[in-house]
Amino acid sequence: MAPVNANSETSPLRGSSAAPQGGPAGISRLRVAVPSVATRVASELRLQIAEGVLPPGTKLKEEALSEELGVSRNTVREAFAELASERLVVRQPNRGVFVASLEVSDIHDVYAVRRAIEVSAVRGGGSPESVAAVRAAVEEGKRAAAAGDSEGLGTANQHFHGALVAMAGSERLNTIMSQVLAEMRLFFHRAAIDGGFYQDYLADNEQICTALEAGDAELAAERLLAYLARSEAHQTAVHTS
Amino acid sequence: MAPVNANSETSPLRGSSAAPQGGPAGISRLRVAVPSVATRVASELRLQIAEGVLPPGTKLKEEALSEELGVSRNTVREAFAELASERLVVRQPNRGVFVASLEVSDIHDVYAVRRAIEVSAVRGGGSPESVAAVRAAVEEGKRAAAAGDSEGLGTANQHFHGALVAMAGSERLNTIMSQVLAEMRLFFHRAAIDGGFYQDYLADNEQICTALEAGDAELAAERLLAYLARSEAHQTAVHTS
DNA sequence: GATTGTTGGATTGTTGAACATTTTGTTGTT
DNA sequence: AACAACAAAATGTTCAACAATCCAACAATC
Repeated sequence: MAPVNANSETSPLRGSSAAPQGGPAGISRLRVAVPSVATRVASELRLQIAEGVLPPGTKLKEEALSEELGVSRNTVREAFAELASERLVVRQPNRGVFVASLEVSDIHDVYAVRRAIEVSAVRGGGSPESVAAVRAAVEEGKRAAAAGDSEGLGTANQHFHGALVAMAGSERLNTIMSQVLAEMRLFFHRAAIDGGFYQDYLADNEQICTALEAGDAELAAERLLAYLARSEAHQTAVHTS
Repeated sequence: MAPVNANSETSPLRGSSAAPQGGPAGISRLRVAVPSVATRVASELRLQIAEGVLPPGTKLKEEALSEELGVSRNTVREAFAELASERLVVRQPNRGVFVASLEVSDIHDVYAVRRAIEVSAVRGGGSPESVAAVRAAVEEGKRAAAAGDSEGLGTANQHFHGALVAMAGSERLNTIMSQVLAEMRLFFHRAAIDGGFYQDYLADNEQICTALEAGDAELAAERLLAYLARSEAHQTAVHTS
């Protein structure tokens, strides 16, 4: 099912990798924290969930995954714990873990979080560099739109909102935001269908960004709130059909 | 070290517990999800961390804990994963897990989260019942103050701020807040020393609550922001001595 | 015929032991 | 004192087993 690696014998997910980092000549000075096998399994699953390979509601069986990925059942279990803490999968005791499927109520809930942290970050103003990052995300979106890259438009939009939160300079807010964005990818598949959808966003982002560059954080926050309200309404509409 | 259970033979942390839930007479209608052993281990550790039995920086050895609690090493490991996702412990690859110790920068970070979600929740206004819950927390604090219960004063304050966030009616915001509060307990031990510390809080909470009851969410948010600023300054001062 | 046991297989929860890898402390040498 | 080699301890991961739970199919009952 999951096109990870053909042979589970020498799967690159396995821990005991060969070459010690640094190559033949140079010695790696900085400590490169090699992610654990469990972490890599979690990343792999996270990717497949985000890409829709594993659609919401899919049951993830421990044994099947463990042989498919060439890792032990316990390791799969640890990966599940990581994903469960991010709400990407749901654990039903003695039943198994399932790819999270968001209800309509979850949409409102997620937007409540976004309203809280995005608006707060924007209201704070942020450093010139952080605002520049926001601008960069806006331009990224424009380029994608010009190229007709609907996919890239979506990721640019996520970069934009991530950059907004980054303005607060808070590590915790950043991780919360990235988790929320990951959750949103769960039901973006359906929403990404209609074409002119992102077009409006581009204009919104531009306006929010100019307000920030003008130093008017309050105006930017206002526009952001309006955007979020419309976005939530749109998502709700799409998912109540 | 950890006063959990004397004999690891019949430790109540073990999975195969005896009595099926519901007691002799009544039948439990709702599905009572019996927490797994790993979850219970995590709860136990969470408690000991919150109470200061395991002070910040303490190294948690897998094998020691596993025999101490009468569970397997793998189970301890799962509990660690849960606590790590809550930032209560920090995992250093190949080194072990340690009870998180917050730096001064973390204080600012935590307050950034609080500013975001508490203020957002308060600005939303909230239902009459949720405001009533806030009032209840205020009264709880008054009673604790009257009884000279410094401990109870602290928990009442946490209930107050939890109730503020609960006004938003968002499951996700609630869990974020409870995790933040758990983090704060990590460095509240030192701060709880000075006596008149909580006295000011009481007045603040009262004023925020009355503003909410009067329907003036904006005023409440303003007062809350002021409170958070002072609280952060206080905590920072205490932890830079 | 629909509801209520019963049974067996499949899956998860947990354990215990093993081994590889990394870290760390120690020892011995220069 | 600095340094390399080595031994001990702890973690990361695997594996195999068993208990507990769930589920679907089937049998039994009214």
